[in-house]
Amino acid sequence: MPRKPNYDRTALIARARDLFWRQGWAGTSLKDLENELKMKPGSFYAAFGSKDALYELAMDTYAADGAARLTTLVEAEGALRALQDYPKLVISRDSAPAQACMLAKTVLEVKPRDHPLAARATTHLKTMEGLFADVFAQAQAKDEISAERDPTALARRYQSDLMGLRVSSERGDIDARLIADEIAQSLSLL
Amino acid sequence: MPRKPNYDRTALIARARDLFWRQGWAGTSLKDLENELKMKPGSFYAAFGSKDALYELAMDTYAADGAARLTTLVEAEGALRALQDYPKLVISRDSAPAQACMLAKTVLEVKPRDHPLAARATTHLKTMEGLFADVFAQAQAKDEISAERDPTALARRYQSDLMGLRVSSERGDIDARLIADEIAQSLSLL
DNA sequence: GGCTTTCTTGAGCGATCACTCAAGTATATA
DNA sequence: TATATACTTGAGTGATCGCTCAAGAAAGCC
Repeated sequence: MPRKPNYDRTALIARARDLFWRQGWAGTSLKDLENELKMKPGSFYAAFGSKDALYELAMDTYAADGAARLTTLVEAEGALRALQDYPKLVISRDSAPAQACMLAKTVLEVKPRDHPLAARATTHLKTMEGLFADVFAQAQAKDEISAERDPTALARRYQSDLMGLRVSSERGDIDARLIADEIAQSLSLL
Repeated sequence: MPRKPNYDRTALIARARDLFWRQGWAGTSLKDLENELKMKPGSFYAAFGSKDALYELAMDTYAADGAARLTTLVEAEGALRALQDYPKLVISRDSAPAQACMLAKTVLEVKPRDHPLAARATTHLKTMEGLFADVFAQAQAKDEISAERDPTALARRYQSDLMGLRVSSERGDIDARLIADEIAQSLSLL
């Protein structure tokens, strides 16, 4: 009996994600979203409830995509090789709305206000850290990396370096690929 | 003939710097600044011209302080040791308004809008990178680090890792000092 | 004490913020 | 085709944004 919405919800969330990713939370106004999603305020609030609710959806898809990309890479070229290539891959997608990590940007912008979105971003980062640790453990199982090292510690440092790389890449005044190479090279010495 | 202002301009800029550092550019409203600096709008604009102008002053003192802190450390304990201790030092000041670097936060928040403050933040980062390179060169001169490496490349990677460390520290769900240790340890292997 | 010059005050400007809601429109069922 | 049930529209809400400016208060010079 009802009437179906004439939009693709998943596609809208992806568009919103790119906008939020680029411009940040406060930097993206409802007017921006209305323009980007071609929705009037009424439809917007009927569909998503609030700006924050949509941001959360956007961040969730961002995190899921990142994890999927890493997993694919591991399956394609193995654990160590994937860890070495992932940094360069991440800063080389020039179609990306931003070089820096959306989760990191969210934490930095929104944590001082004790906004719930900061906690959710942190959770996603923790999940990703766990994934990195798994891949390090895989590399150790194949003797590509010394078994002496704690995979969790390796993952923590790796994720930290990755975030630094991506912020550096955002600067635009340096060639971040050189840093990505250094990170990859460091992994060979473990 | 005139009347002197009854405030300490330098102290006001420092207070504003801490507020901006913590809350970001968009996250700090004029009402926030009026409360923090105990100034009415009229005085504020007479003294600083605009919110952006004050942000610029705040960022300049932030950058100068950071450079001074590194220089002091190098004089106190030598080049390599200073580079090793600086990361831990930077994330251990719990009186600091934020763990993350104000320059990095500024770039991330404001670059997508092509705001002039982003360019200035980048310039400060470049200056700091140069300072790091000098210290690496000093360490090489004392044979603490292999002379084969390019000090500029070392500085770039070091600064990138530092920014990652400081974002990680901002998360609050991990012990960033462990990452700082790892960074310090990596420098011993150069 | 006058006079000049600057600083301080605070009401209020237009613009924009996230968001609401009543009215209109389209679609699936009966 | 009639009715019920969404979805869409867009004017408009109060709050807050960065900022202005006229009026008043204080301090240095004569």
